[in-house]
Amino acid sequence: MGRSPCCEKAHTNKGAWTKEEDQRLVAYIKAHGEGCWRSLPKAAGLLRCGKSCRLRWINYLRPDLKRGNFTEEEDDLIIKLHQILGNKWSQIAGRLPGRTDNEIKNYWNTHIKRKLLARGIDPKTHRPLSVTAAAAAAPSSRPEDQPAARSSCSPETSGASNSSDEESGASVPFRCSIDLNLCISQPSQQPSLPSTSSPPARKQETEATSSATAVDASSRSYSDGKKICLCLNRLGLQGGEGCTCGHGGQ
DNA sequence: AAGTGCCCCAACCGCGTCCGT
DNA sequence: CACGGACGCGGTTGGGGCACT
Repeated sequence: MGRSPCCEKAHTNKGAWTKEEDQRLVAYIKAHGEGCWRSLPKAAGLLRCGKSCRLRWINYLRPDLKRGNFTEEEDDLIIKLHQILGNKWSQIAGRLPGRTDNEIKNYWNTHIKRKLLARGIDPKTHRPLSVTAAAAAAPSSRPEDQPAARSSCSPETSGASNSSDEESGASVPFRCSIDLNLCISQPSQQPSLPSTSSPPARKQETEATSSATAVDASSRSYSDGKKICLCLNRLGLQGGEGCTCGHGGQ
């Protein structure tokens, strides 16, 4: 099917956002909540396309964003998650409170890749470079054939049993047996995103939810004993569906 | 101090998926 | 069931800032 442009490009600004544009966007979302990105720019008086507004909000303006350097804990978690999920940055971000998919993607490409290479690990397959190089010489060793890259441990296939690799053969060193019951320490700010204003949940939630459930990462324990339901606050779930943290939604 | 190259990150682009009609 | 609109994702790019010469 044909794809119409997301907006009328002739009358939209591009490039870096100004302070005023930021203020307008924040004010509008605070007043009306997220949702209907297509009509938001007009309603908010912005000469931007909806996509651009959404990106700006998600990656930069959202109040629950944790700015600053990644911690070692976060590094490790990202590596582990990437090993399982591959380049599913949004799903990885869903398990890192206060981090965005774009931020994690950038961080991966600029820091972690290099870090893994320095350790002699192939960032694509998470296997030792020597093994990867040998495999590359062999036929049918494309990256997408590698378990980590093809997400064989995706929620649908891995379920709670992580048994997909058992089926696919024991010759693969990679296993989906990583303990993902990992926590990141409390961010400096509690997420204050007005989740009530979140748009209706769509496909990612179901995917992310099942995996979140599978890895028991649907909620995070913080030092004060409170639990933040990532399903709701980070993934936009409706009414706690698929959420095991017991919040039961709004 | 000026020039050059590199790094990093914000933003854009194109496409896939989902949902309503 | 098919179609079209809207959303969200992942890959890529461009430019500002920094380090080095």
